[in-house]
Amino acid sequence: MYMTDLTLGTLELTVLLTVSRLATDAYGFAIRRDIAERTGREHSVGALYTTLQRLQDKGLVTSHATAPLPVRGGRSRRQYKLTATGARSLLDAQRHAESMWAGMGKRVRPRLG
Amino acid sequence: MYMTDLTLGTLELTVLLTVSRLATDAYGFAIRRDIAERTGREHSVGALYTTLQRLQDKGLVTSHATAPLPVRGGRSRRQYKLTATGARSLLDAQRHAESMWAGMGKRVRPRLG
DNA sequence: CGATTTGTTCTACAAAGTGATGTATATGAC
DNA sequence: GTCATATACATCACTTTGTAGAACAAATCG
Repeated sequence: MYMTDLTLGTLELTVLLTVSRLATDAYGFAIRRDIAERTGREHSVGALYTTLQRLQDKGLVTSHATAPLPVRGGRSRRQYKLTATGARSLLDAQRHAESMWAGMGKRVRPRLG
Repeated sequence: MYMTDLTLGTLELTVLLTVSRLATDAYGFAIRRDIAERTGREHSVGALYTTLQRLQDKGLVTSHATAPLPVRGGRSRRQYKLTATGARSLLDAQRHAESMWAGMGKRVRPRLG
């Protein structure tokens, strides 16, 4: 029986999803760029790395340094990878979101009167 | 042009959605019960009311006291209502969620290897 | 070499989430 | 009436998350 009662924060979820999506390209700058392109929300560099560190502390991702690339500014990157626990966490979040948004279609509007 | 750059927290979004869903039945205890039934997540009473107060401070909901009901323990309730700003906030959150979950189907799993 | 580009780390503070405790007000039993 | 029980809200202290800014590191280019 799993004890993953770990509720993700808004940014935590966003970052974790992006790590999952980017797969082998999941490193700080790329994650930040992807979120901005996808959602239009720009997060500060510090916000991103702090969140990544916390996800790692919780065991939802692991990371390792990559070899530098032979391009301008191509220094070593810290590449992140989803763990099994992280994946479970995402499934949990997915179920939660589906439960909450179910039937909300375009009813997302204020009551009149 | 709207300036609603207001990002909702996880619980804030959950509560705001529930207020929208319950419409005229949106008061503290009912909201808490609905969330628990829908998602299985039990939030403390304090968590709920604190969040509702914050949503009101932000102008996403309004509230008013209802008349007591002639049933056991039927004291006055504080009934919440989504504002136009709150509805915009939900639409924003909806777009965000769709962007982030798009294409994630059952790919929510750890990279193997 | 110094300028530029890409990338990560550190630090301090603000906002959101939580549980515990206390308070208020209704009916029902007696 | 008053005591028990049920429903409901408010406040507080504390933890966890979110955030910006600046410093630091390492690569190529001229």
